[in-house]
Amino acid sequence: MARDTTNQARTQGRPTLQTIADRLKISRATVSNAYSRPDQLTAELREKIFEVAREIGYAGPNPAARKLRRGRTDTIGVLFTEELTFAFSDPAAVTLLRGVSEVLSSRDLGLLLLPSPPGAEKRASTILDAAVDGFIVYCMPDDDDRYHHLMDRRLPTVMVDEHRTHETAFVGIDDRGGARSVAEHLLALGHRRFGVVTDRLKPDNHAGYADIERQRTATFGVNLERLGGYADALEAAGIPWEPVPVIEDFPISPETGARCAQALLDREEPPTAIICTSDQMALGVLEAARSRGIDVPGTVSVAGFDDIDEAARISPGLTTVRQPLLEKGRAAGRLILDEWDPASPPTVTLPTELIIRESTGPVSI
Amino acid sequence: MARDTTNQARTQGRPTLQTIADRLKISRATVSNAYSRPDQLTAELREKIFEVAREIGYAGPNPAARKLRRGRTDTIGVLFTEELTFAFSDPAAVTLLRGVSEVLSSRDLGLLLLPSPPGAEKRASTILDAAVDGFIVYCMPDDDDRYHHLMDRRLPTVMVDEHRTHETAFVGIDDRGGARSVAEHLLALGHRRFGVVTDRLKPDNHAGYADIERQRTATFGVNLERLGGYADALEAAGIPWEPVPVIEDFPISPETGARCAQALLDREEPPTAIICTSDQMALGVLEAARSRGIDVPGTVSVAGFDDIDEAARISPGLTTVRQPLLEKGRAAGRLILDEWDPASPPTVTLPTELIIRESTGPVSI
DNA sequence: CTGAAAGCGCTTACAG
DNA sequence: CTGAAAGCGCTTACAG
Repeated sequence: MARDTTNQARTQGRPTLQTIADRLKISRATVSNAYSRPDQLTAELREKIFEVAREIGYAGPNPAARKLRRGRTDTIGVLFTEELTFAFSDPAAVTLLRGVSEVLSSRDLGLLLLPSPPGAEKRASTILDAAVDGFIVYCMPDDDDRYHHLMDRRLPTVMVDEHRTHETAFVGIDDRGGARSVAEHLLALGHRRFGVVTDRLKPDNHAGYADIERQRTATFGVNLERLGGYADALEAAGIPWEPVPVIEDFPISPETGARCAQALLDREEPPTAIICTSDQMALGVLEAARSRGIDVPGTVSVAGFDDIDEAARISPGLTTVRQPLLEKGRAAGRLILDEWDPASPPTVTLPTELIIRESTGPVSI
Repeated sequence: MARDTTNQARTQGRPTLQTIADRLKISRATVSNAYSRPDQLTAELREKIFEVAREIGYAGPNPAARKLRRGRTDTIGVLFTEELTFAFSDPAAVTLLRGVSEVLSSRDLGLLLLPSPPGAEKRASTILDAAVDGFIVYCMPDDDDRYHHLMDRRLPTVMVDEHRTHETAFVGIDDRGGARSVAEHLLALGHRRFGVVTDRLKPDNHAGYADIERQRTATFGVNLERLGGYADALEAAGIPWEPVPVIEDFPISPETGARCAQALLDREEPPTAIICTSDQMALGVLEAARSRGIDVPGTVSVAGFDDIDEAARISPGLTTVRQPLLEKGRAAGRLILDEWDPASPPTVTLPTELIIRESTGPVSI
């Protein structure tokens, strides 16, 4: 691809509105109208303009110029604080984006994916250079610097799942309640020895047990809330939370989940129930159990969170907390298109539902 | 989101480079240099400029203006001829995009997703209004009108999988060879009665058996080639291709695959081997067999194409043709960034590999 | 129905 | 090191 430093070189010889106007000896404005306001000129003239355009290879008004002049870009930026590739690898993220894209595409708006990998310098430019009319932000932890760059832009912003403040719109679910419900389900089955598998609690790339202090100071609000929900349920049942082993690792994937499961299963007193803050991790726990010949749910029960498609298809079917991923994406898409009072941005909280399948059962022994 | 018709209203009161220049009684150019060419002014002045910017809430040069002036957008458009949501629902598409995004994000380029659903009017504007430096196009059939709009733009373009011409760069795989290999595998297992499940052969929303005429005139090149590969193998083994039932349906999904399987299994002489042009469809065939209590591979063997992650995780593991989806995406990303002679655009063809798992076995009876 | 004028916000050689 | 000038390509009231 040509990457010239001057636009002269790049656009040299490219026709513009003026090229066509000159040919037909009419004004640039009329040519513009042919494309943008057909009612402003006769059909014949319009057709004549298009004919010349075809002839000289003019593909229509330059999009960048149009956006500048109009003051809007008809594009929404979707910011990921993980590698952009995450948008295409995590099934929950994928489904969320599907919902967003449904709404945007119905309004003929573009969706600009903004990578913002951990790397200080790049961070600002990703946000500051994006030609967008608004932002949808996914997975931004509470103490993230990029938040300030976003606010500097003074564009409508919808945060999804994380980083709930009074300054932006927000879409999320009842993470705490959902987590509580799955823990209560396992308690009802008689389980008393739990193990927990979670992805990032903070952006510091910690992998290993997360002590109670770390849990309490987690900056990824979703996992903070989910752990809180498990703790609520256990303590209500008289089981102290602090001794429960919580393993943290990243990235979210079955492989990571399997790694966490190995550690839990290697313990002197392995848990009879393993709860995961995501289905992707739970898939890995199932795999680890299978590879060790451990029966699920006979020996150990496994539960997840999200209800991704594969949770129903895998064998044994995964007990999990369903969250309306698609609807969450749609809600984010709708919010970014709505007008709202910047002084009190709207908040949408969607419900969760406990889905019981075959991966959980009564405690044995 | 505010959707004003005039940019005055939208940008009213927004600071620009000039606002800062006026405050400091320096020229606009110097303020611009502070952001874009730090070596052109003293560090102190630069800091003073940033200080004023912070004070008045200036987030840096307007991205749209910058793009217009520079003549490049630092954005690559990815065009889907299916609903944009497809980018986030088909696992093969998702993995491909992951590869593309890896490359683009490493170069700090944005990825603009361009929906282009079947709806004549919208088609042109999606392509003509995209402020991008190049296009990556996925799933565009051979006779698509949008192709001409793309060519009108005269931007570097990479076609993926479909629509191979001499006018654009191309990335694909050896579809025919891969298809042949899986058919040969089944023939070696003794199968003689085949059934085939495919997604779209043409964009006309046909669902049902695809006769030989339709197969031969398919405009989706990938499926054309894959069917051709199956036919090659069967005919080489002395099995006439024309009587082999080929069922076409859409969209690509396990549900669709299950629907196709029902029809094949309902036949008077059901096939002992069902080959699918995609894993997503094969997943559905497995589901349909399971729901009918038909043993796989005891009664019927099932094979797919792609080797998506789930193919290895499902039970029984799916025999399939692996294609390097991630690598394909990376190749497309690299090609769009390369400079090449427009007169002879490059072509990349990646290899496939037969992956034998548990879903295929010797023919019984 | 058509066109002259103003201006969107910026970057870049170039002169000093 | 700094600034005046030119111009990227377009849209939109407004006057005729």
